[in-house]
Amino acid sequence: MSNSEEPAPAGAVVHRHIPPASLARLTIYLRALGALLAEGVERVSSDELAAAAGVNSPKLRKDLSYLGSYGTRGVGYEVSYLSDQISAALGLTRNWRVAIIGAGNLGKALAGYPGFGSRGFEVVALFDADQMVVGQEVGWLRVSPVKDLEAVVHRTRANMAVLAVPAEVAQELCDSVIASGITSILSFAPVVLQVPDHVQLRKVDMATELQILAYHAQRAQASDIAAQARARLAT
Amino acid sequence: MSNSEEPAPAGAVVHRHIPPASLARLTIYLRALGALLAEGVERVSSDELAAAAGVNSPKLRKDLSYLGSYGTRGVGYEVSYLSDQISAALGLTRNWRVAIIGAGNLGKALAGYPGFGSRGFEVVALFDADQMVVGQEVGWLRVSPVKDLEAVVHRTRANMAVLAVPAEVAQELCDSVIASGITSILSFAPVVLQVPDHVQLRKVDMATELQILAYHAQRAQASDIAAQARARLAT
DNA sequence: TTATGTGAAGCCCTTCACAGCA
DNA sequence: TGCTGTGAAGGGCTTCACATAA
Repeated sequence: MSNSEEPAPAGAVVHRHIPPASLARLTIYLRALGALLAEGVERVSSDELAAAAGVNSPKLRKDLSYLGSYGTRGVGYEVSYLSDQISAALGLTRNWRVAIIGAGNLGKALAGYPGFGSRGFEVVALFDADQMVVGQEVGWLRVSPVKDLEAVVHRTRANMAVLAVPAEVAQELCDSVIASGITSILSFAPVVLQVPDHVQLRKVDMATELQILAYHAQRAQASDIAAQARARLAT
Repeated sequence: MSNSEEPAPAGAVVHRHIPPASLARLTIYLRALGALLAEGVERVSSDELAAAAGVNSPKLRKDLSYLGSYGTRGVGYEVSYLSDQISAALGLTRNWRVAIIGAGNLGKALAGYPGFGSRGFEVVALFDADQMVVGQEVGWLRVSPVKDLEAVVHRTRANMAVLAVPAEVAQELCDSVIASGITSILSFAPVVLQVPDHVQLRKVDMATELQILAYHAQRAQASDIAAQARARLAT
């Protein structure tokens, strides 16, 4: 929010701006391409890839066009090449080192999540405030005390954090994480967190997701009832 | 996608259409109102509530206006009344009964998540395919075998499902859930799932969230480098 | 006077049709 | 001829200013 749009540096490939909605879909395309690669498929058309990603093909092509022109007209896309290009655009060529804050059920589940390693994300630290939990081994990691957060973050060179802590302490720990120099945070805590402009915060909120489902379910049911009422009136 | 916009039934309060973006924020307002209620606060202005929810006040007022006019001009909103109205609009007056599919680390973490019960969501069943896990007790629940899914869903009257299973079996289990009559599904599996039009599916995807963070972090760093380059040129 | 509720303008994303290229 | 890439049109969300009501 602070400074508006920096000009791109000469030489470095920084795209002007990928719309947030496209960005989210690009990660899905990347996964679909990974699956195709595993199957040994070498080429895909935008129709095929779009179907695999659950979108329509013009949308897919538009999304890809924000990155560049990586297909061949009349032919399609080379799977591995397109995959590499999307990875590069998303910054996945670098190795991301993730610290997980909170070693409760959720934190442990996340630490053991197989999807992390596969895409350049490595869990390098796991923290908890509870002395009973500190020192426990979870997979290859040993739980560190949160009071050592800054030191351990520096030692492990973590550059991303995942907050898996209760709502009451989330802001405090978020502040500690930022103080340690991390500027990319994914929070599972069901609270609104305040962060400085230079910090990227994303939230995953189960309660919100369920409430949105509830809204649609209630709506569908209400229109069912309405349809039945109309059917009765019609007879 | 099937039939376009049903007319609202006479008598029932069904709002025409809440924009998805507003809907997501309404759940945040609801949580903020809950916190205020717990503190004993009786009235809030749109400015105060907007600050607590991390949005600006015109946006908050516009969001609320999709539901109706529940404030008092010159005064503000009565916390409990507004909370009730939003709850009603989202369909949270009903009791939602959640079945969790998959009793691995994530499934267990979700089953024990305290945020569920507080908003009318009750976990009524927990399933797993692994015979070693079936029969285990997790909180108040005993893990049921997925082969009994339909029977247990009927017995427990579950009307929502959470998929916390590996990607490879997600589609298959999603189909089973739908076959059992559930039409609201929240999936944590990192795959694109195909569902019929009448089923509401929402996805939570950690890999996607981290990749989006990676994109922004890479971008911020690239423009830092650019800024440094410009600074050097300027000297 | 104060703070809500809302029409209208502006902006950004999505959609679509077709130009462009192998 | 076939499929990609994209400009332009369309639609929806956000913003803003102000009318409105207490």
